[in-house]
Amino acid sequence: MTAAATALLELALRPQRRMLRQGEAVFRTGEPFTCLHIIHSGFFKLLHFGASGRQQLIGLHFKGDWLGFDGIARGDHGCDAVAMDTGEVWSVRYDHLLQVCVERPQVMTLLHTEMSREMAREREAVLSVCTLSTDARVAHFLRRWVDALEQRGLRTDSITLKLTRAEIGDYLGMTVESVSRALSRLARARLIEFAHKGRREVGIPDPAALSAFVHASSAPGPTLLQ
Amino acid sequence: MTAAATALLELALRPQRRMLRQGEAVFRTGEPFTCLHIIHSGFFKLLHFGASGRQQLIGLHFKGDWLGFDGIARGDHGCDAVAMDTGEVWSVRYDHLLQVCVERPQVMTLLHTEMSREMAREREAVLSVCTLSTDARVAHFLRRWVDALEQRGLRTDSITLKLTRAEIGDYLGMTVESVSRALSRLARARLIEFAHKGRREVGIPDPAALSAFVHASSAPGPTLLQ
DNA sequence: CGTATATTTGATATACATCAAAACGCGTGG
DNA sequence: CCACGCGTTTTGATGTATATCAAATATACG
Repeated sequence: MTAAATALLELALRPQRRMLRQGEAVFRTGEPFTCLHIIHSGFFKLLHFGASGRQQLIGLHFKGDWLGFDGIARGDHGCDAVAMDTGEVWSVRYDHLLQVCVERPQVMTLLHTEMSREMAREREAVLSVCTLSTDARVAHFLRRWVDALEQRGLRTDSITLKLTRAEIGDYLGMTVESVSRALSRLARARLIEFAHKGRREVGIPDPAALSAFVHASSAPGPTLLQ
Repeated sequence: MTAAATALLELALRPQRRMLRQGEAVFRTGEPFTCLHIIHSGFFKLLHFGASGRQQLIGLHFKGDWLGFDGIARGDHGCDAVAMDTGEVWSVRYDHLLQVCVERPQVMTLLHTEMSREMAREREAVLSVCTLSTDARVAHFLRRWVDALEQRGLRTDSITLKLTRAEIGDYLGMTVESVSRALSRLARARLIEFAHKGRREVGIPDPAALSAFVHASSAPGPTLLQ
């Protein structure tokens, strides 16, 4: 979302601001849907709880993203939205939002645009899972993370994964070990670098090279990393 | 969508009706976005064209579904929407739709609900691809097809797949051979039956059993089919 | 009827999961 | 500060589901 869009929202909607700390939820599975939420700062994850009790990471969201669209049709939420660090969301009652949409069509088109964008992102994610190898999936994941930071004007030379390998794994449909191995291979290929302290910090010396690798992997050809 | 919703749309939007025959496109990748389309009858598929030229099936849509949401944010279409048999779509210029939304908030909420529903479906598809075995994915695919027919009041005892095995395969992220084998195994387990003529007709003697199989597969446990 | 295309089935290869264990980091309490 | 325990990450050995390769059969279509 642009700065102008943000200003419009603040002015037109008078959203309720809410700070959340690491682990706190914006909403939880099964809660009745009343509000949409716009991320003002921080990182948020979406968790789905399967019949088998297994929890699974199904989405990552950053500043500017909206949360809660899934509730509109169902009337309640189909997943948890949890803060990955300290962050702030702006919450708007959906019934109020509808009123404002009528008064200010700009707000309506903004809402549609955000929903549409979200759908496109989701689609890209499906394609990635369906078509890419584990290495390429992890590379793609990192590339998208860098993109997200870039778009928001944050540093991208070194990024801090706010997820465990296990979470990355079930987001990408693979095991902890496969994630770890993929990262090791990417590091060996100099596509990423582990910072000196801890292996949760990942340096991306050349984002373009990472993109190139993802693309090369989607085309048929020889295996590239070992 | 309910019948009431359909009537509302027809009355409020005066959509342009358009018949399409097998293979004709509602819109194509790259075309500028101007309209949203509501399927009045027939079956439609969404095709994505990758960098490698490879085309991939990324969505299936039926009566009542809307087409074209992806264009709102981008300004053009990111995929082709193609008729799988003879069908009719009702097309509405997006700019006109916005006007009507302001005049009749009911239409606006209807639009939001459809977008939200579409997002939920997409999410379910991702989870399916990420977590299920090939057999279960195919079973799940069939089950969803039956659901779609059921919701629209059509016969579900025997369904006609309007897709080649190859298309089913790349929709589900697997190869032709795996689809074929999965279908054979499901048939051997009596979860499906091939009709006497041609193997494009599939009988579903017991939809509930199919669902049960999908659920059983998502839980950890012994392999079930051979 | 004959050719092209779709489907099935079999044999083999391989990417990834699973199982197992070691190394590392991190907080807690002595 | 160090020792201990616990969770995370890495790495290795092995198993298996699915892709790949190849060929036979079935179906559609001119």
